[in-house]
Amino acid sequence: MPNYWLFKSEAETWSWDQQVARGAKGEAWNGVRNYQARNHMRAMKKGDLGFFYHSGGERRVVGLVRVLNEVHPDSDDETGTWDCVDLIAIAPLPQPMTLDRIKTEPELAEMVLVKNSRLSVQPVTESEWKTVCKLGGLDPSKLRTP
DNA sequence: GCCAACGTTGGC
DNA sequence: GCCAACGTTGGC
Repeated sequence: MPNYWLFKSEAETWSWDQQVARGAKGEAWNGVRNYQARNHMRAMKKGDLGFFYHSGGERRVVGLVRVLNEVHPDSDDETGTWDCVDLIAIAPLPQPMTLDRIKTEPELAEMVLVKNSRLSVQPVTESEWKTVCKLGGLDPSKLRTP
């Protein structure tokens, strides 16, 4: 059983399209400089699944990612404080779930995205995962995970 | 562009 | 160890 997460990025900084373009090589989720977010990444296991969320102008979940490599030092950090995981894009959400839509769904009222919008790497519960997938037009049981 | 929420820093 | 000041994030 994977655990579920949500990764936030401004499209101008690192977009879903760029993540997709990395293909099977994946990409390091570097640049996180927040302890809570870092600790969530430390808890991740290979094969865990996550939402890719565009913050800023778009404010919507645009796709699904998988943890390709577990936590390792952030190569951009010389202090040895910050870590990252490597992510691979696995599928777009057919109907991107906007923050507005998420906020209207009672089932999703407790999402960290709603409760603590500033946290850039967040845990997602299994029921939240399934709900967002389904409302986004994707059957979560059809996802193949290695 | 503004501002609320949150996290971090540093003086005491 | 407390808390005021400051910086950053992100929704609006």
